[in-house]
Amino acid sequence: MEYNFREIEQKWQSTWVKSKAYQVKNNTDKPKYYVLDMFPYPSGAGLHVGHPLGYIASDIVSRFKRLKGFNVLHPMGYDAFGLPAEQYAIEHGVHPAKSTAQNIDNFRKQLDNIGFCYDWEREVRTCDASYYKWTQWIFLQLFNSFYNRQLQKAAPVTDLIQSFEANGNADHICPGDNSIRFTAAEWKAYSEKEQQDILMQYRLAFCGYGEVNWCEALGTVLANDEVVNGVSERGGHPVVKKKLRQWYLRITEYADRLLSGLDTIEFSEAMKEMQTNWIGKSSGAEISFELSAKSHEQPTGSQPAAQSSKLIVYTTRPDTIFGVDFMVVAPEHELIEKITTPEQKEAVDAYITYVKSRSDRERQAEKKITGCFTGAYAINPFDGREIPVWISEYVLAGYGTGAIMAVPCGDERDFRFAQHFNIPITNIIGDAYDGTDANPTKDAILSNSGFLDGMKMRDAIELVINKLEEMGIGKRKVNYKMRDAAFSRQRYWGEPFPILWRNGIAYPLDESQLPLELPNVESYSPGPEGEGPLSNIPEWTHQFGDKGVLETNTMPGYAGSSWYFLRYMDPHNDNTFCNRKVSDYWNQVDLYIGGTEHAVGHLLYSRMWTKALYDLGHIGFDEPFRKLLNQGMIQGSSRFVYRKKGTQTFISVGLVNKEEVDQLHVDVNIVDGVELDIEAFKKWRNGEYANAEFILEEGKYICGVEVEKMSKSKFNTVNPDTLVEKFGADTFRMYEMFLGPVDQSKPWDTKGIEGVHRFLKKMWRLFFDENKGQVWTNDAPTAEELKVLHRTIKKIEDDTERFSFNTAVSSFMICVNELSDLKCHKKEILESLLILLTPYAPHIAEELWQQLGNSGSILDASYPVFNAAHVTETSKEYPISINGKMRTNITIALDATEDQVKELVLANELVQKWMEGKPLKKLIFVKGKMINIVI
RNA sequence: GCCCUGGUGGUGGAACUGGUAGACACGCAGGACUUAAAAUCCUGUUCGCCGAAAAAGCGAGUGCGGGUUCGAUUCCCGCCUGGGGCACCA
Repeated sequence: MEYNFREIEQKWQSTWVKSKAYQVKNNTDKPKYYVLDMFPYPSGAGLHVGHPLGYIASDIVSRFKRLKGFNVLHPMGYDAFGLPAEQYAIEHGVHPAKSTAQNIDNFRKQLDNIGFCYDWEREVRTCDASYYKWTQWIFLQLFNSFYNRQLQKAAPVTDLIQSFEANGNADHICPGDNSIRFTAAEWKAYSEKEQQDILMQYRLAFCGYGEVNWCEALGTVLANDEVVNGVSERGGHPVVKKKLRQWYLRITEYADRLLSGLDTIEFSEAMKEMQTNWIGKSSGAEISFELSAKSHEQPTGSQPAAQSSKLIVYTTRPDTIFGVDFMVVAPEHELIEKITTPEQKEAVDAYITYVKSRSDRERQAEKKITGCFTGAYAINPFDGREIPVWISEYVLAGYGTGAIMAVPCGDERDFRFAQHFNIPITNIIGDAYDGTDANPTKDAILSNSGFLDGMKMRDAIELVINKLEEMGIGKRKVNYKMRDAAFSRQRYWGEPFPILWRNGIAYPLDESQLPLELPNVESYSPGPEGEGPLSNIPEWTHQFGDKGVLETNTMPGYAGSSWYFLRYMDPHNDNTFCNRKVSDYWNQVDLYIGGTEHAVGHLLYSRMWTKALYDLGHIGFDEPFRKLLNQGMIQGSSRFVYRKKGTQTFISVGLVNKEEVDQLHVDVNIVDGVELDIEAFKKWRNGEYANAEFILEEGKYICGVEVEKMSKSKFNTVNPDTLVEKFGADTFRMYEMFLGPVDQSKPWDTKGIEGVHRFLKKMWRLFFDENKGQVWTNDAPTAEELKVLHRTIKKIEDDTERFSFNTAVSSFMICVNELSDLKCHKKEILESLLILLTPYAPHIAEELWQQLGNSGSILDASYPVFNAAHVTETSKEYPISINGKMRTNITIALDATEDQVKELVLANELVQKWMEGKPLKKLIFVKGKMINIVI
């Protein structure tokens, strides 16, 4: 009886479906464990061997935890809304709903091949109305909430209104525009529109105006990478910066909690670092500078407002205030118009026109030093110096106050700017500044710095801030790089916003009106003026009659994926997004597996949504993912053939002269290792190379090799279906794991898969012989056999627990090799081994389990318990080193005392030889490890 | 430029808290079984030296150069290099 993996795998896969083996219940006494794969987007390209890596790892952990007695939630579903599907639809004339459904079917078939233990009854698709009903519902929760900074949590807008009615907005500074101030009486006197406009500035999901790339000719908004040199990538039409109405999430209010929350979760340092950098918290001071009399020489007519005659800058280094040699404001700064002197007006206008002509991309690509003097001066509050105010594009309007105080001796950019425009540089750090480079140190001693002279810079920071606050011209200030997240797309294939517009006011739909369904239409061309395609469907937008017109933007891809892990817990609930008792049971995702590409997108948004839902009392935890495991990328190992220029002659790699050939990618699937299958090559690409001739090395055509990203265009993708067909799912699963540490990137090489396949066959032969049939017996195991088993139990358990799947596979091989050497065919040993193997190779394990005469499924067996008694040794073959060099081995009883060891070792002939009669200086004896003789 | 990661045989990798570097595989070479092939099994396989060969032995060796230690792939300092991320954030 031989190992017929095709039959076995098919049999058990259908048996497990019939017996609902993977169905997960929400109510059990067992402890829970939640393993989740990152939500896949079902693209039309299908899976290559890189995709299932994480799925196999999570599947192993799920099955392992189940055997360990946990109730394991391990679901799968589809992040199905999004741009690519719509793009595909426009280009191929297939409705996105249809192409998405097809892609999902295909995806599912490929997954099923590999034998995953997903509970498919819990599948979710973000594009199903039954799912996005709750995405819309959560959006309404965010819309109806604000961030109460006093309580550091989200709270209902109704609380805010109460507070406004009692105290105006004194208790709640407006996050959208902190200059907004009103009293209770003023609030009550506002019109509904005025009130709603103010509330919008507080809401966690809000509508505002933001700059986008608008292309009039195409009638659409373009992403940054669709704009090249100020024109559209497709068609070359002009693109302008335009302020358009957009929805946003006020994620900036959560910046501090997103930061501190990182301490409570197990993400890799790299991942935490990326999020920390993205949030970009910095603390410093806002300082208000008076503008000098000179700057009041205004062009006739406009009188500067009292407030705007001050320049407010943000700095993290208030200690350097005596080193300020100039000010720089962003080109968009509102003060420019007011402070520019008549003499400079022309130059400033020209400069601003120039800046406006440049795209973000250009600004970032060529870091030219550009700028223009406004003619105005600010006054240093401490020494009264007049400081020229410049404009430059290196200062960003969106960060801090859009204005900086420039300290060229301490800041590289300020230094280069000063040099470029010949602005004199004040040195406030003595020898620490060498005149050729700025020095950003905080440890230098200050000089030329008035009352700060002689102080260490680090210590001066606090002192200056306190002084500024005392004088009423500055205040402590924390800033973040992170911006509020744009939450609308001018697209069709996404969740519609449950919002009605009437008289310029956004009215939320009532919960009972959800889901607001996406209309099924044939055309998705963009609407006018940056509106989404939905604006072309008046019968949809006006379906609520007098109540208002529906919002025509749709939500972005990350809306549905920000909360999907909650829906899996309670996927069919029509009354709520997820029953609270159920989410209390499943709680956080214990293990989340996916790539690093979502470091600052999905992983930040879902953390924010979780915190908001927690604040509002809908769930009981405020971090979604307790532990994150990043799988490495599987790279492609490309193969090349070399065609002599202008011919159909292909030269084997060893004979190639680089100048005379074109290097061409060849499909890795027609190459065995590095040897090209010439016949297959002639048939490849519909016979394009049918007439090719070859110059061979030793009768073989050898291909060139390079490690690259795995992609169709490089012909280096390998389809898992092919491998499963050839070797079986169990082999495929184990080989993916055997390749190397799951979190490291490594190139794929199909060649090695045979080793894993051989291992499974070898294990099979412990049970069945091709000729003799059954060879397993009920004999009692020997001590030696038990030792092999229990060593393996310990190793596999430890390795699986710490996600070291590659070493676990090795340990299985070692175990089977040793049992084969021992000719061990004993049921008692083999049965335990099968349970250990179940998470890795479930089909063969189940088949042999049944063959051994067990009635229940091995999926529910209980994990073997390690017994140290079976592996204890009485003696050890110690490595003996002389001066750290290993010279020989001596077997010594483990309970020997140090004196006994010393005596034994020194008496050894080889040791004597190496000691060359020199006296023993020291003997290092590490019990159970090694012995080192120092002479 | 900054941050994170890695660098070990022909290849993928192992060595978990400093203690016999190269486990386990792939590949390669030789052999057994077979009319033959497949499958399977056995032996060898870091490099160099010594040797006709085998055995044994010696020396070097974990990107490079230093250091700490009885002992370093592992810890420290300085470089080189592959991959990923961020990039005018004041």
